[in-house]
Amino acid sequence: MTRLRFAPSPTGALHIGGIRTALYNYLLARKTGGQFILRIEDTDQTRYVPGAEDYIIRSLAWLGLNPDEGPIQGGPFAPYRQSERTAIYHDHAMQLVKSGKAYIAFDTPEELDLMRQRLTDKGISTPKYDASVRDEMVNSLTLSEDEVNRKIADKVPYTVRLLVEPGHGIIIHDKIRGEVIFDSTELDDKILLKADGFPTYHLANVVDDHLMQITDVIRGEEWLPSTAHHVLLYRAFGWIDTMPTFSHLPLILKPNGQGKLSKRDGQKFGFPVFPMAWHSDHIEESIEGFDSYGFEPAAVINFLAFLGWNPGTEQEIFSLEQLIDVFDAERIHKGGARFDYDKALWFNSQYLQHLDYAIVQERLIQYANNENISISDVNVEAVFKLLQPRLHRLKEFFMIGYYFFTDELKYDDTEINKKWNPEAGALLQKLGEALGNIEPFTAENISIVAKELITASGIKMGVIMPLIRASLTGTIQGPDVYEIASLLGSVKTIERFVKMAGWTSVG
RNA sequence: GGCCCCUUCGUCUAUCGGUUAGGACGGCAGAUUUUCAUUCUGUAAAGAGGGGUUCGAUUCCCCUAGGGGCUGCCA
Repeated sequence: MTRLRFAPSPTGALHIGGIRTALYNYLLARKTGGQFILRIEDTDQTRYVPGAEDYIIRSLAWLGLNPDEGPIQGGPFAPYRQSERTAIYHDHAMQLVKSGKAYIAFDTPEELDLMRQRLTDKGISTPKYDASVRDEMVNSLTLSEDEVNRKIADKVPYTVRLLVEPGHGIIIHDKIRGEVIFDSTELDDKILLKADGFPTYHLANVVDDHLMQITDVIRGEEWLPSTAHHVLLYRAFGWIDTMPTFSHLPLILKPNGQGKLSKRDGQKFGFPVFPMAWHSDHIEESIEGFDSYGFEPAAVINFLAFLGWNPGTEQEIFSLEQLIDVFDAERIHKGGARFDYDKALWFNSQYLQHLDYAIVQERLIQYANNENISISDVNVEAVFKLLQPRLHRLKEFFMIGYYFFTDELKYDDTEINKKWNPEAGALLQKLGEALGNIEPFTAENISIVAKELITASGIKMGVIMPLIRASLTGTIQGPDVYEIASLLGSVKTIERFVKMAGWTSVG
């Protein structure tokens, strides 16, 4: 039985790198018939952001990545919020102290800075709290037992540090990267328990993964260096036999390849980096998301799945269900992948092309309400079907097709002036009059009448057609003019023709 | 700086020693469309460099270069 977890930290909106990690964990769990667990790693009080946990949960739900166990649904290994498990970490840390695998340290942050400075001055490029300095510091290795106990009794803040033995290699068998070897001499005595009583990620994640019987850890590449410490921890606890497998995912990079994609890049490059929009009082600017950009969750999933993975076939469009079927962790790529917004848009348009109106209806109504657009006397479904092939994001619907929902057209003066002349105006007038007799007012019928009149007038198609279109939409581009006219209805169509017939150059 | 990871068209990638190095996005050209979008067709575009191993390297090894990650009482 496989058990995989997604373990985000509620320090703000989760970005798509995190979502992809969640997705791969979800996919592998579902594929192997195992469990997908959500665990909230809220062990840093200073970075805690209210609402972030809720945001994470809502985002996963929006994307369809529903956990089997987690803070909301509970489960056999509850609680799933690390801040509610501090006693467990404390006990485990102390267990390590007792067995000599860890020790208590009283050094203050200031003293640590001094130590680092001292080492730097000595020409040591990587100053760290390790075997070379630990016996010069204030800890349970250098203090007598009585002194240690007295300090603890006096409530002197202390941390618990992992005692790393130098001089041996630590081999990590990463499922994506193969063997990665670290020299324990390069490793510092990592803090396990912080002075505030909370565990560090290293302790909490190892203890919880063990206790929650996690079988496979899939996480970002930024965790690769500290995995050596995690292996040491599994050894220290005597859990090495049941240690989970590790897969370190390539990072999602900025479009220019300069570093990993960060939360600020959305604003910087003009695309969403978060699944959902979110406004928090604690964050100055409101955050846009793939949802508020008008993306389909299925498209976001599909796009993200292909950032660093591919099925080895030429098919690129996959539903979540299909992804579960074809996903294979062995095919995860090693190199970082740049975020490609054009590709994201393409995925989205692929999904948009095949959506039924019934599925988008509610959201369109929502958009209309948000923007105070009245849709009551418009056949939105017909408009949607007409506009659907030209949509890259659902949100564009009311921009592209605005002329169906208002009579105040934004005329493209420059283009209209280029084409308009009195003869064309007269033809428009005539067209308007003729259209009144068409019954039913279908695109086909309109087209027959219009073509006849145009041909008879001798005015070139290339002149009159742009004007007909502009009279209906204000612009010279868009779907079939006769379809537009038909949907607009004869009254509005005639009105707009007549208005254009009397066009007076503005420019 | 140290440690670790990575490196195929502009971008995402296929290739598990022998291929005309394939596909997709984007680009360009053409067809369709009275326009634009869609769709279709075509086209340009890649193995960082240098050593090995091998009959034969994009593929395996080493070096260099470049990029990235980590280097906190953050995750």
